[in-house]
Amino acid sequence: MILEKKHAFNRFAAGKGLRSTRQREIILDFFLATHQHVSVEELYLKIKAVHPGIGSATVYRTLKLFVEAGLAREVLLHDGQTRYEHVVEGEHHDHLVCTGCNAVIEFENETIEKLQDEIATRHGFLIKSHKLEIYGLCARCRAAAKT
Amino acid sequence: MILEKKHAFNRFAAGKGLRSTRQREIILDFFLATHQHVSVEELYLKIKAVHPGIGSATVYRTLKLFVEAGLAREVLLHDGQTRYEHVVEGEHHDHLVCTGCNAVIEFENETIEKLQDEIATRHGFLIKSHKLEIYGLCARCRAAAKT
DNA sequence: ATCCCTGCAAACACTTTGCATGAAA
DNA sequence: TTTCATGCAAAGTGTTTGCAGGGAT
Repeated sequence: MILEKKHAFNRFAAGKGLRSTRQREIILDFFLATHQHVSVEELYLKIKAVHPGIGSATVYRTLKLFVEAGLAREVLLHDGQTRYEHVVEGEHHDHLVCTGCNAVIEFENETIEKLQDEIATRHGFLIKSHKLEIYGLCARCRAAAKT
Repeated sequence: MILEKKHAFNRFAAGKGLRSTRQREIILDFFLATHQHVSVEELYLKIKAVHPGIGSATVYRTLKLFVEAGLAREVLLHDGQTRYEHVVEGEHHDHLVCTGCNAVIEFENETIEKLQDEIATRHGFLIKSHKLEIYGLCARCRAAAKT
């Protein structure tokens, strides 16, 4: 699956006449090695630890390419940073965001997706993407709040 | 309904020991006179046209108070600005956001809300708020894109 | 008389951009 | 050898904060 993504990116890059550079390879590797909602800063720091030469602007620029290439998706959770997550084809999940501890729980619900399609159809709207975020307190923070 | 909101804010202000100032009255008036997703900047400019003395920091600060007071809700549509909309009690709607012309269509769907409750319960999660945004092309932009 | 609120400007955090250099084609 | 990508620093955003003066209680 990782290889697949690399190929996907190479195809995309070739199609757009983009060059294959060491930095892009590195950033892709590190991105693929992450889980859940990395912010640019986080990814940048991880990479810099191993490859000190890299610039944060490059990480910003490259993550946008990944989005264009369909490998990554922007996720904006109320924390003032742009985060990215992996795109897994045919799968979409949404987020429960705990405002107590900032934990993020992912969930999937097909019925909700279908209802969205219906709503869109009713408005003549063509869906490209969507984002459902539920904010509140996770089980642990609820328990902690009670004491 | 507008008066109701003013009273709601006064009650909130009194409860928190906040002062009633000319600026807060003005900002509340202008906010109540707007429709749909004003950004702080937009509101600030409208106010400034009539009350040049006002500072944008005050508008920022005051809108946050409105959120605390339950009169307003933050809406973040991918455009890099914080926007606010009115809270109408017991009513919640979500948004179809057109990436072509930036139009925002509101919709309500009770079934989706219920499904969210179920999901939350399943995870022991206590919902405080949620946000569902569907991005894509509105009917008009779809038609335009075809030509 | 207190202490909150305001306006201004400076500070902020995150992100984007301009430019000279270096690397890929 | 042309052209794209990079790193750096500077410039941008939108938003927040510190502070001295003004206003509400």
